[in-house]
Amino acid sequence: MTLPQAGSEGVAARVPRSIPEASVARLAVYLRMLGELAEQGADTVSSEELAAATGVNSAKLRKDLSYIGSYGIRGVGYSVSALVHQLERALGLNHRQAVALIGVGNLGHALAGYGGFGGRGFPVTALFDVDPDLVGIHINGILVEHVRAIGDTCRERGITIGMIATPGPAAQGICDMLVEAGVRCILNFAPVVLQVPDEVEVRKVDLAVELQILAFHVARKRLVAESPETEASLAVPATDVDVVPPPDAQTNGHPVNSTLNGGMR
Amino acid sequence: MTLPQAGSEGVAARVPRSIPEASVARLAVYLRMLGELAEQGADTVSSEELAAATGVNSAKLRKDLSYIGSYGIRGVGYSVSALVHQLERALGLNHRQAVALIGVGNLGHALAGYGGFGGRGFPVTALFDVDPDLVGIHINGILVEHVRAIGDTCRERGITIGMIATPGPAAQGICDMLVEAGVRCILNFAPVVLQVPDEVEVRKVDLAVELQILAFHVARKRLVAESPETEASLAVPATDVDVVPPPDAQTNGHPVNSTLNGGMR
DNA sequence: AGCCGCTTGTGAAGGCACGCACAAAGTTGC
DNA sequence: GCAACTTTGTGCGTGCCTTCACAAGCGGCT
Repeated sequence: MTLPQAGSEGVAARVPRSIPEASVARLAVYLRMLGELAEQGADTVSSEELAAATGVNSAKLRKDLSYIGSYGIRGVGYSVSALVHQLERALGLNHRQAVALIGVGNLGHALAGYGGFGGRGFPVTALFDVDPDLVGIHINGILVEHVRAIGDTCRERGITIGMIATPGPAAQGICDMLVEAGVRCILNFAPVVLQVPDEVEVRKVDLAVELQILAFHVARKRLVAESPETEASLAVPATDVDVVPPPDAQTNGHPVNSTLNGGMR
Repeated sequence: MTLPQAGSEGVAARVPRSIPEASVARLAVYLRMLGELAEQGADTVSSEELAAATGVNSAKLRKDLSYIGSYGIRGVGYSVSALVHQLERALGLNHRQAVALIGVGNLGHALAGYGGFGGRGFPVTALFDVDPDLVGIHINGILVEHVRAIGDTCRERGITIGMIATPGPAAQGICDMLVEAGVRCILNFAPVVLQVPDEVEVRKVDLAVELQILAFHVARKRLVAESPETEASLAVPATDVDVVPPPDAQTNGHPVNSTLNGGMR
């Protein structure tokens, strides 16, 4: 998912034609699949094949690729190696991106040890935490420093991306430090919405939200399964179990909304 | 497309109307923020306040909330407790969702220990792995079972959501087992695109992709910073560092694309 | 009681993304 | 060298999502 949210606006005037955000996300997926294909010795691949392997429409795939230029050969397909190279260039992977990870607790520790990053051009180069028990230890050969060193270390090592895996309440403060240190792209795992200047890009990964979205679908499927064919009703699971008791009507005696149930005309 | 509204009025809360996927994702965010507000003792909250706190447009927020019914009070705002309750109902959180986690390696172990799940109504109820060193141990009081037990255990414990945190190559097989066991919603952390029947819902969380998207923005920002106001050219970062050497021009000497830059404009 | 100010709910418009379908361009076979 | 076939690149229609802007509704003040 993927909420564009804060700060992605405002520069609109200066960004006349860029690659659509949705396409960028897919380009990364294509790139990985191409890597696998290359390992398997594939020389070329058609949009149809690549689309099937990545689960998208082939026309969409071609349009995505067209944003980075025309590197296909009509009648044949795409050269795997050439396409890999162009994708890496377009995604900025030809520059090494040093990553800092703040918060080496439960999730952070796993992220620090996650092989999927370094292997794909994102070496985690710095680790930070506040916990005295963690500061000073090494994880995967990297020293955990105290967060107060964020500014100096990030500047020193040319950190371009920060990953925040702290508890929610600490996240904004850490974020401010990163921004202060010149980091302009942040991946936020903490369950808060970070406030940042316009020029800073924040992406949020919220595991609890992902589960809640799934829960919504579980409920929806349950309804569809139970209710006999009310095809219009894959909406709000107004479950029988729940008779909508005013949570605590005492809070304020306001009528639960007299206009029966929400002014749907 | 505007609300046909089948006649289910009179009774409380029956809103037959599908909620846009994008809205569902935001509803979950609103819900968390409302939880915090409730803790802080807030009685009511206006769309403007809640929108600011969650980083969205207030009109969008109101429209999102309108999908689950009209529970606001004009001139005042929304009752925090009432809204929390309605959101929980709409998201299906009034039913307990048992979660199974497959793959207790690096990332999986962290997910198993992540407090953010159980605390939000998603108790991780079953753990699976293939590694003999892991099968049999307990994590957070939960026994790690062998994946071959997936079918029986999931049915037995009424698992509704599966989280796959295995290495890529193993994911599809695990996925098939889950589907076979009746699980209809899957959160996939493995870097592969899962093939599932239509009735199964899969959400993918791909950390490497998230970083690559950020890397793209890093490159874009770098361009903007370096190039002095070249309005049209921040589409594809054709960086100087990279002179686009045909990775292996031998494949075919096809022209690298004369139409500069993908026929934009 | 009646008016005023505040906030919701939503119609309508604009923008973006998706997917179809086809022309262009390249390859293969004869 | 030509025809048939394959696959790319993209113009265009469609539908969803976002945003604006405002009427309707509600509480408070006089």
